[in-house]
Amino acid sequence: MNSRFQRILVTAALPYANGLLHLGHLAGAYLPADIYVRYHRARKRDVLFVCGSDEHGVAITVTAEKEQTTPQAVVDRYHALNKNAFEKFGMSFDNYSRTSLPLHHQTTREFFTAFHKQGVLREREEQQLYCEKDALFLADRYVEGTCPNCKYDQARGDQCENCGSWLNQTELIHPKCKICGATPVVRQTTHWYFPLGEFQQRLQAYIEQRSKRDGWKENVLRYCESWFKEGLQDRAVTRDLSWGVPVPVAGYESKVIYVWFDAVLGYISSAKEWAARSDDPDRWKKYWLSEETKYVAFIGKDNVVFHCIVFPAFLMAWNDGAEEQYVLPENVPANEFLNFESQKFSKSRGWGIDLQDFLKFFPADPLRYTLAINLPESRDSDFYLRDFQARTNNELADILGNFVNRTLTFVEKNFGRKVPHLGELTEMDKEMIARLDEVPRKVSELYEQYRFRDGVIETMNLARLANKYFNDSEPWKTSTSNPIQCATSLHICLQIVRSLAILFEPIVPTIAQRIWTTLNLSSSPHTAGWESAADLELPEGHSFNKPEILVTKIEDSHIEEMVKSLSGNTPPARPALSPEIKPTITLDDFKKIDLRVARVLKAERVPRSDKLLRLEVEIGSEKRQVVAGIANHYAPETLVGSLIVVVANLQPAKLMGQESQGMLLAASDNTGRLAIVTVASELESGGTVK
RNA sequence: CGCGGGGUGGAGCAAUUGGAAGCUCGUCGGGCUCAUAACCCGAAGGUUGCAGGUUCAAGUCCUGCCCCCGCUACCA
Repeated sequence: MNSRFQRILVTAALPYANGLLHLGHLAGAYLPADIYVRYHRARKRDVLFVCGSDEHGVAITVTAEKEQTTPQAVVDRYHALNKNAFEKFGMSFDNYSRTSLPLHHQTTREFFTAFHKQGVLREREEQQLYCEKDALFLADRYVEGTCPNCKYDQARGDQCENCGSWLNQTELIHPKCKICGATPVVRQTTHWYFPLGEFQQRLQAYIEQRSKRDGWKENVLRYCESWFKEGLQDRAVTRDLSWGVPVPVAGYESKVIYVWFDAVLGYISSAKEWAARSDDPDRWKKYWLSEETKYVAFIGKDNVVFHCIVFPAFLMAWNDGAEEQYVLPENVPANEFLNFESQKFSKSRGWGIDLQDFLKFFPADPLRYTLAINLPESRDSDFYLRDFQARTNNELADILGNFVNRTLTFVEKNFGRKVPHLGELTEMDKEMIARLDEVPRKVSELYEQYRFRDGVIETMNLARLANKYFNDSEPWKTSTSNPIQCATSLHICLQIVRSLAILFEPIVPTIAQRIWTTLNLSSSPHTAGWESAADLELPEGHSFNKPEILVTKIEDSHIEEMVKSLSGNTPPARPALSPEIKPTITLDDFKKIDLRVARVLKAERVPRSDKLLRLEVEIGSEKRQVVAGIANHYAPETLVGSLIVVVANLQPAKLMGQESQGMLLAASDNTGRLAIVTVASELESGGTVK
């Protein structure tokens, strides 16, 4: 660590208390943060590690509405579940707070009021849709209606998914409240804005400087650049909601501060709460209000804009107008996303595994190890259950666990559970000791650069090397032929076991502690200090406890059991074809649909569209234009001349500005394949289908 | 041409500023037997998506093309 800093402040993104944590969250932010913190604690550095639940926002009120309960009840539940899951996972937060606490409301009001007084915030009047039934102003994603451009009837308040155009929610034709389906009304409202645009230059300079100083990750810089390139826009900091921090300005009592404003301030509140518990309630200031603090914010990629741009801008704005100077993030090592079995985690599709479910079946450490070695540090990565099993069995159990076990049991049998004498060193011994000396430093360097995956690999490589050393030393032979050399080899192996406990502690703390305890050493590996992993500190004659199996292997059946219990989670790519048939209709119903055979005369792609083809078809004597979303499956030229089936009496629709007079029939399955419906032999176009 | 990411041995991934294509798993063969049938050694397997270009030298830089993914809902 750079000598400019006296202490380290680490935050991990506040998880939203509207759902359960899953493995992707851990890989994105929490595990790297925890490894980083545990490593620094072992280095005896002054570290404060805070987090907490993000408990405001409209999504939570919607959940409460659905469940016929209060927002507070929703966040109480998820806060407790997530906090508990974090503990089981081994997260070593100094404090895990929550943003619904009065303390946090106070912090948020303090910032808002300061900005307001300084004249930083701007007031703006705007028109917004209001649902009278729900008594709620509708955020963009809670309203849908017909797109004024393409007439697509499920356009959202901010953008039409069909034609891609950006909308103002008041432009929607026939808007509907997505919560209750009622038609909202337009109401005038006033909001405060934070002028992010005015901070752009300073933010760019800030990022450049810190990046130079601490080596920001490339992916993070890329995200920032694209935001800067577009130009930063002012952002509303208030909302018309009842759930959140009330706006502390006269006349605004019915509004709350927008959740993204208060969420990042939760880090400060969490530190305050931590300090308030001690005899020095001001000691949070030592971390937050000092240039001697190295502040590192761990997040996932979707949060880059808030932590690299919005939050620093807030702190700058505060620092401009106050004596107290907050420290800005020195680095924001955001990870990409982790997929589960090559598909994106998705709550709505029920894809992925919640942390708490996972921990019902397997202990935290194998999960920590597998995630650590698969961290999406430079791009999206995958978590595969068979990989989890293989990593646990072949690496944690076989390489690390078995090395510890073979060493301890060998010493137990030959030297009575006491550290044997270190005699004269062979070349091989010297080489091993030299390598041991290098590893802690090497891993340090990687961790300091936020390269956790490489650090973990390097750590496991020490165990690999130790196995080789054991093999090459052949103590089972020297135990009779050269007992002194045998003792020396095992002395060194025991020292390595001790070192492994220290080096593995950030990654698999429970396993590390078990090694430590078995070695009959006091306290914990980190109290010995990271650097001491390079040394031979186990005293000769020191007696240790009876060795036990360190890592239990995972059987196939165990994995299957978990998969079975998650039966609701079928992969979206290969769900069973739904046997659900729509309600019965009469023949008359069917006869309303005029299906006709048509011949394709001309086919071409619709400009600027990925999926659409424009077809000119002949239906008997009539010519029509039909637009079909099959461009991903058919090249236009292969369709010309072929016979297709169209719905001839469908109300015309406009797609990407092209009118479609009818609908082409095509069949698809759940693997994403698609085939157009055609007729089995040559017919005249215009023929009816029945 | 909407924006961005990515295509590297069977699988998952590495490869600072261009400088001998590596790692883990799997496969095959061998060694060892202290240990959780574990550990160690060796081998096979790649024209780094395709086609050009720059260079003494290209996985890496440039141009064109092909394919996959995210940018849309809860969601790191």
